[in-house]
Amino acid sequence: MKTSISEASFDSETLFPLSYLFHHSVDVLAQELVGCLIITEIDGFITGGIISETEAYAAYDDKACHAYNNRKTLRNAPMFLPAGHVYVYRCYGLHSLFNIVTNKADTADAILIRSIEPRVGIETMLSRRNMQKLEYRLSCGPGNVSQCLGISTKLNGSLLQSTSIKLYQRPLTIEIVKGKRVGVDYAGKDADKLWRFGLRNSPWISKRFV
DNA sequence: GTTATGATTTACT
DNA sequence: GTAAATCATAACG
Repeated sequence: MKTSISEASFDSETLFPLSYLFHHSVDVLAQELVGCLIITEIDGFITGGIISETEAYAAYDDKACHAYNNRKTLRNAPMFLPAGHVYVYRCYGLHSLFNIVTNKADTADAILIRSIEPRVGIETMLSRRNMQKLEYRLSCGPGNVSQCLGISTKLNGSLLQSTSIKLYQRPLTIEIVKGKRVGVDYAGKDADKLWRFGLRNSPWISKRFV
């Protein structure tokens, strides 16, 4: 049975418990995050939306992951923090890609947020993207998500549920679609993992699932 | 110190 | 379909 999320409700009661992020594998958690509400408060502006697309990246044996083979570098160091920390890195020189770190310290699993359905502060998000009216491209694709939420590498290494960035539980049961991750062709066999997850029938998806 | 490149987006042919 | 934009990072010498 399908349900659509019409209203985002959030208060301290429904804050996503970070402890949960320690007790499940990253591919399961990436599905759990779909349908959750992400809220940022950056430069005094509150913006947010329902997470509609994620990808899982696992440290040890996932070639697509920055921390493949547990390899720690200056860039990916925040992935080695305990679950609930935020990993933001610059991609192609232009885009800030936003990840939520899961698992215990030194097990560098992370979940990339690829798309959201805008719910809060839409005017602010439009202006951050230099857009006049609401279109899907506002918040589809990981670079666009970060831009409209005001997420920059300044947030790298910070902790979820702090003032700037909060995650709330999803209000309803939802349905998930799966596909291959985007832009990881170099990862050989791991590129075939169905570790990309979308909110079923949501138009706020960066690329159609096939 | 130098160089190649990427978990992308966008515009254009 | 192809390509440009654009730079911090990683890998190498």
